Amino acid sequence: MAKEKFTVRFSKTAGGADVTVLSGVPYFSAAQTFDCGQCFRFDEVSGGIEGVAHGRFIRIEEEGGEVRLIGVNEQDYRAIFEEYLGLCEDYGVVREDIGAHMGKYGDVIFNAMECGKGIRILKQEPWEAVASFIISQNNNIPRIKKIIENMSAGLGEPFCGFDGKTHYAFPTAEQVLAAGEAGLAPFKMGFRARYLIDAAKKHLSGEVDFAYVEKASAEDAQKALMSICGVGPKVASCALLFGFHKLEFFPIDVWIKRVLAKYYPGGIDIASLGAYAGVAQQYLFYYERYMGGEE
DNA sequence: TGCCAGGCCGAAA
DNA sequence: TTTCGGCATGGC
Repeated sequence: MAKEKFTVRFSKTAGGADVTVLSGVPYFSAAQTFDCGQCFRFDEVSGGIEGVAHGRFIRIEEEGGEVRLIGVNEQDYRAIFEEYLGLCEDYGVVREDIGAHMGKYGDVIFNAMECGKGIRILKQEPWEAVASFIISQNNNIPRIKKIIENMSAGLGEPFCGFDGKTHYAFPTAEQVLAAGEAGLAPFKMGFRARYLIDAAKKHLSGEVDFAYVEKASAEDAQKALMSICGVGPKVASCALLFGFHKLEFFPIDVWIKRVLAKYYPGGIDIASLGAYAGVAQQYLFYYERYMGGEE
């Protein structure tokens, strides 16, 4: 896919922190991207968004067409965050493709695309995505975030952020396995602890090989993840969409069921929504959850 | 207080 | 094969 045209420069803050500055990125809003339920480790703070990804603490500020990635140097931007933030896709092309596949079902998708036009699908670390969405099941977003923060602080590797404070990486599968069910108990994830441990075991033993999942067909990848106890179609779809960047997955949760019933009472053929069905799903999720689907 | 949450498991039908 | 109760916990 051809790259979008935007400029990137690297600098330092007055305090000496690394900054990557992006100018003129089309279809990108950090606020929307991190507030559409795909990632649980970022929070809105005064003047921006902060959180941990790939063992780095970063802050994102947006002003006047510029996006400032504070705590991100050139090497990390090129190796990690360009891909992480979904900046390797041309969203003009993505949106055109979605319109071509879904427009026949009415204007809803165009309204949703306009409403959430700054959303990008992140590429999170596969293990973190699998673990996070296991924890997400039958749970609400504020509590999912709390569990993950507590677990990271309790089990994850501590490191010093650009702000001089201690932050914690997402716990590795080894750390989760070492903790065991008893070690996970303080984080109050309930029945999901057993599932998380099964995921850690199968990931570490290679029984569920993430390198294989990465390359496998959609069907085979989903089947592989679903061999983990506690991973069903929805959790697998989310992990594949947000952690393996398989953009064709269209996770169906209670919100999307609501959207489908409300706007597509005649039904739609989900299998034929194209290579970016998952992006469309996020537009619809955001539209319904945060805007109540208002016109 | 009761309902619900980015569901899935396991047993019953 | 499909249906459905149960599940840990706490946000709202």
